[in-house]
Amino acid sequence: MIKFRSGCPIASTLDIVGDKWSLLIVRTLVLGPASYSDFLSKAERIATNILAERLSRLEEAGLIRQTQARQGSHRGSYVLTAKGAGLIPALQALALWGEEQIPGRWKAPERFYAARPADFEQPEIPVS
Amino acid sequence: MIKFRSGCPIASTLDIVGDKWSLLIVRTLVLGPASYSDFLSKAERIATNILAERLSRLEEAGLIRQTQARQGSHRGSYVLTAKGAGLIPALQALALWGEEQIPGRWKAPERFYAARPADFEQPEIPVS
DNA sequence: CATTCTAACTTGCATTTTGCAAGTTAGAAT
DNA sequence: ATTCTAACTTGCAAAATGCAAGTTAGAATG
Repeated sequence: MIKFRSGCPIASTLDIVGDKWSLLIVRTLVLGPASYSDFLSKAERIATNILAERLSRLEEAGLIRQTQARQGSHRGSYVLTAKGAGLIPALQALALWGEEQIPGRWKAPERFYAARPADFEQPEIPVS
Repeated sequence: MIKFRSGCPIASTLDIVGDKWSLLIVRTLVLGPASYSDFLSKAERIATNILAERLSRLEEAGLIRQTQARQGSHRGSYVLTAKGAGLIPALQALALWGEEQIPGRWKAPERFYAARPADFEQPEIPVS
């Protein structure tokens, strides 16, 4: 159970994803599904214990989920839920600030800025 | 000197303001100047040592500055610089997510969503 | 001008979070 | 049946955060 510092929507959002790693996990998933080892191979070098703990917390918070591993591969990949995808505009704003204000940063790929929360909506299951 | 985890603009932005408190300090300043004790009286109850350290780091990073205390009041208030104000869109996106996705949050005041980075540009000093 | 008051910090130490290295497990490949 | 590897878990060290109390410098009071 998350303890909120106040009723402020910003403070509360940060109480969910405001640790050192959660938003970077979400960032990776904006560009598509990723496995445990995909996250480990990112440039920021997250530790394995932290990654495992963050993945389970983000799953519990409903921001990410695991896809069914079809026909026995090791395990499923992680993907964003609609709730997690709701953070895309915030990530895009943070990326823009970093590119503009911090010298020498990479430019985020066009696909990242083109991503929209609506791209991650669950497909409706057609009625009959 | 800040150590960046990677060249990623999001990761790097979080290396500057991604701790537990910095973005809440910036949030407060979006609505206007604030003194040390103004920050202390906010609902989230930041500890005094943390506040002092964050204010000096944010000042050093160029995101906030102290206004000149005219004719001896205790000390000047803190205000956002243009660089700090560049984070306003990210804060607005985080606030919106919190209001939409977390039950029972406060609604941020209209003035908060109306704020624009351009409102915090330094006035030009006219040439002669 | 001496004393009191208070905003703005600083210090010391406890607690929590993060990081590192090594170990474990379960299914896949040989 | 054995080996391999992705996906974790565990134990401990280091860093960040939190708490309570103390300090300081200018402002107000008498």
